[in-house]
Amino acid sequence: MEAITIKDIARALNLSTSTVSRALRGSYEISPETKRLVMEYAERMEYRPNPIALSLKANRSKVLGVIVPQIANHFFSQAINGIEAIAYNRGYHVMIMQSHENYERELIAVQQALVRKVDGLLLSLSSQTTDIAHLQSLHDKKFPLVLFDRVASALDVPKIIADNYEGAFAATEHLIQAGRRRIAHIGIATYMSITQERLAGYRAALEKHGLPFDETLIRHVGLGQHEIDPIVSELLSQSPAPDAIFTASDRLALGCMTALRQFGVQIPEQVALVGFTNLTVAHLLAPPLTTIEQPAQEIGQMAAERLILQIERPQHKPISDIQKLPTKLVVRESTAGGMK
Amino acid sequence: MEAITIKDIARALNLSTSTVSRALRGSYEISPETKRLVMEYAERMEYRPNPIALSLKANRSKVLGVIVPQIANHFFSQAINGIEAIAYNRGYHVMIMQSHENYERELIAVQQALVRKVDGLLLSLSSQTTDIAHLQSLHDKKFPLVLFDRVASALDVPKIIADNYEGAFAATEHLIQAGRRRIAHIGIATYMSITQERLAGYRAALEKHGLPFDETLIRHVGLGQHEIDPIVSELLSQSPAPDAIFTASDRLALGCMTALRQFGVQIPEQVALVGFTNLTVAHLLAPPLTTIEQPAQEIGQMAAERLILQIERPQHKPISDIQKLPTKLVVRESTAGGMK
DNA sequence: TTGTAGGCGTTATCAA
DNA sequence: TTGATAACGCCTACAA
Repeated sequence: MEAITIKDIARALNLSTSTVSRALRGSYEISPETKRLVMEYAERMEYRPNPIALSLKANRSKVLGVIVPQIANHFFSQAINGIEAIAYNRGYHVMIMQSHENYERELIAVQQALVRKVDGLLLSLSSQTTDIAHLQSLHDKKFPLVLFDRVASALDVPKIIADNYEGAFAATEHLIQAGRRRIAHIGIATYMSITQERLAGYRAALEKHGLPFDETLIRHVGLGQHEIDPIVSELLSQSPAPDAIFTASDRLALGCMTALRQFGVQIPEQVALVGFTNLTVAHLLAPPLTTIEQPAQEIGQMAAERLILQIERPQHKPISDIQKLPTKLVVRESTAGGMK
Repeated sequence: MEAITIKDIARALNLSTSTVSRALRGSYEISPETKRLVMEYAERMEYRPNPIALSLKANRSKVLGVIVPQIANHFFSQAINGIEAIAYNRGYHVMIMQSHENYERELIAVQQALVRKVDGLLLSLSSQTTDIAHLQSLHDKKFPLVLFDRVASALDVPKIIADNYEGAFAATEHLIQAGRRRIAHIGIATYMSITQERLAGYRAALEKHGLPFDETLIRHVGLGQHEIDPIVSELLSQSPAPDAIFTASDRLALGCMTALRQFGVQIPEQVALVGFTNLTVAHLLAPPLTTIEQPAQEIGQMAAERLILQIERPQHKPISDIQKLPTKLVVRESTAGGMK
């Protein structure tokens, strides 16, 4: 509403708009006297440059686009937190969009981001995204793009991820060292980078310890929450039944926990549980669930830093364009103050 | 990147930009022939109007600003979800900003939203916000503004909230009907609307059932997570000790649960727990915790609808400008499949 | 039915 | 040191 513009200032001080503009930006070719005058008046009138006009002129916006599968997810909301923190003190704003795990909507979001002239894009792939042509073409046009968490290895852009392989390895090894021998693994959509990385870590740990990789112990579920009961039941019906389950997400882990309890299985006496996690609540509840915690916020920060670097120094190309941030194995024994 | 503009189309078809502009918007004063020509070409070249230019021209943006204390919070991320859903199919985009529970940053966010020419603002107050002059002045300028969840009653703008009073009443009554007599209440920052509403509901339920309102059973904590242990310990040291705790948030409830377990108190045999909640995880874990669940997503949806209404029909003023959405009491017995 | 001109707020170029 | 002018992409009187 009736925001004051450069024009207003110029009129009020009997100057031209160009002089005012220059004065405000501290150009050296303006007399100190005029400068002071303009500055003071601008200050007094609470002048704020119109970023929309600036965007139109400069074709950039000081805005970073962020596209995530969903906001209502602890991992992503924390990542966004990290992104925002960095963006904020580097003078950028953040425009957040959701793909809702849907390829079409991811496309639309990318379009919108472009059309709104974001200076760069931070993106975590929707679970339905297999075709990455839309991102490839961005990259071909040298548009600043950074992927995080769910990435596409085929795309030669900076990627920031949790060290899923290492985390899964640690989780599995933890179970093995606790004496478990038949460790089931429940993952999510197979074609996602995180799924594959975690599966690989699981497999490598088995190999290292001379345990067989048994296909029948591997399951994958979609994002629908209650496919989990039948899967757990199925696994339990094997003989010998698994003595541990390593799940690729906290939701799955919690789902397993509920299922196991329903089936009257003791955790961890009969079946031990380890889950990748995004949820800090697990801490509070201290259930007999060991988790691999992902540095969500740090991932967001790194990604934002990397993107801003790319925006501000387009030529600069680091040696490695994939950064893996360490996960943390947090062990919670059932005895540890938690559920009695 | 070389986006195509009206000018390009005009040049290519040997028309003036105004003709192209009119053709694209389907103006009736353009020959069908020309229209078709322009449309087809635009289609083929994937012309997209530049929203920034449009914003500059029209002084509006088809963007709704959303300011929440934090995104990394289940309640708010779900609310945003609801907002986005409505905005999306009404042709609006959403610009999300965080106040980080900080008054100054709330101010900045509001400024930014204005300066970016959002068409309206959805806001949930930061916990540090007591002075609402910045919002009052917006409203005075007839700027479309809707508050949700954490509102300021002094502000005569539409407000969408959970029925905190009713929910707290139900929670307390539930405890009373379960035979509890000394029900403690732990709330958050006293000056927040939600705190007061919940306290009032608690108090009313006590009154209805002829129980005394005992100041010594009331506690308030900030948002720092681990102020909770001493408070619980304090409450327990009373004699007689409380036989139930009603907390104003799920974090507090979970914190209490942990604290109680540490002190070796049986839940709910010795102390029953009820918490207001934002967390769906509670479901999965099925702890002996009864919750008052808030319709976060619906609150977001209603708020967005209300805001769009206000934007598109500025004169329209509904009779009641505060909408309370019902909460849901979800009872989880300790025996119910949960923690053994 | 179509074109010309001006303006939204800002900056860059060129001239004075 | 300052000012006039044009341009970013679009829309809309007003003219033709």
